[in-house]
Amino acid sequence: MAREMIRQGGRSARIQQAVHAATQALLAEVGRAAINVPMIAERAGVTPSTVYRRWGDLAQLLADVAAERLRPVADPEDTGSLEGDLRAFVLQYAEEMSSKVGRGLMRDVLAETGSDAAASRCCSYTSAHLETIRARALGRGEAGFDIDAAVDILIAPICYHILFSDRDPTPEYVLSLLARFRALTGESPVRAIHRKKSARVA
Amino acid sequence: MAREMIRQGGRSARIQQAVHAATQALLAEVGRAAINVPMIAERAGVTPSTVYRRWGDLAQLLADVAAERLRPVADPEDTGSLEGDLRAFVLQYAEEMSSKVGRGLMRDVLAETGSDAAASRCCSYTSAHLETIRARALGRGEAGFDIDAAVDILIAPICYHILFSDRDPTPEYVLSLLARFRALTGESPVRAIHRKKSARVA
DNA sequence: CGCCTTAATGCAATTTATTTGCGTTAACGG
DNA sequence: CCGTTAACGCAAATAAATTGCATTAAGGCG
Repeated sequence: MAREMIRQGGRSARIQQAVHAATQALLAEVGRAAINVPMIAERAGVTPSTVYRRWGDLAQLLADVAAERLRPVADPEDTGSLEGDLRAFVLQYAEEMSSKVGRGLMRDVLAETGSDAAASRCCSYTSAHLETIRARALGRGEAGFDIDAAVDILIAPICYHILFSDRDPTPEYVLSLLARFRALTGESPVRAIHRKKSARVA
Repeated sequence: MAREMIRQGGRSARIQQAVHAATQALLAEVGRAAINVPMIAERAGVTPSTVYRRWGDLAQLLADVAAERLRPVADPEDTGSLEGDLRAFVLQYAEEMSSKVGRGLMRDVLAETGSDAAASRCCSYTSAHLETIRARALGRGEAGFDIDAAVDILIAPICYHILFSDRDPTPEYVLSLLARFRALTGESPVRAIHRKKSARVA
């Protein structure tokens, strides 16, 4: 009856796929600066109004596409030890994100004005990977680690330097972050003291 | 002769000031989502084409205005000790940046597509404050600290959580970051191993 | 399977934003 | 004070975004 809600199958899904594909293709061909909605719509074989109605504007479409591209395709590499897994993951993370396209994706994800959906998705991808690595370590009988601390000490600095482009996260720098994380682990780790994001008043 | 370059005085400066003021006023009145270039131009008493020619587009204008607003108006508070100065500064930083407007400014700064000018400016404001605090500490005969490490451990996590909006940087959380920073200071601090951002090839 | 409801789309008209050419104003260096 | 030209205003032209209405096709139900 009145409970139709969102449609997901058939044409709707095909169009979403076509628009995503067209956007990615154009991003690669002409670059983010020279892209616009009518261009994407034409390439995808739909009318611009369809894109505007489904995504709102270019920024939200780009954020959606970027979040999709940042979705991991595989679990982090299993090197046989927590130490190795963490190093491999963070080194790869830094390399991918500091590339031209990685930085572009990151900025598109954050530029979304309407909601934080895309940014939250990316954030949880990273956490999920770290949790996978921790679960794997625990399965081996190794000690685990604090995911939140890993995000703070390893991931956050990398993102900061990429976004504000004051420094380049070289492998040496990433290794130094790992050394710092190791130095803090085993002592009294800083616990996660914060509310989960709720209604922010001001 | 051929060395006229950019004009800075008189009308040009007045217009820049008027446009900045109009943008800030409209941001406060109608919000970032409902703003556009013609609206700003009318409020500032100039034609839209002037704004487009000087700033390029709305995103770059907003980035410029946001960077301007994020420019510190005063030195960080002098509490009498490095410990207190650092705590006061980071607590205030987290509070200002995590507010609705602070988060908006941060995103506007990062949304700038053309260059990283605005982002770099903001970044250097923070470093400058930390340097002020360090110089003050050294003047008192206290030990200094590594600015880069402070950015990595104190500032970066706060920015990360604000931008990706997965957590709220509460005062308790900020204090825990300060505790972590203290734990690392005095031991073998991680040195700044990275090149300054140069030509990135890929 | 066929019918019904309605979300999602296409199309076209309208509105709004952006770009551009050209004449005018005024900053800056003699 | 004068000349040069960057920066601006104005208005026309182009392009993008919005919107009303007709059409298509998901998904639920008998």
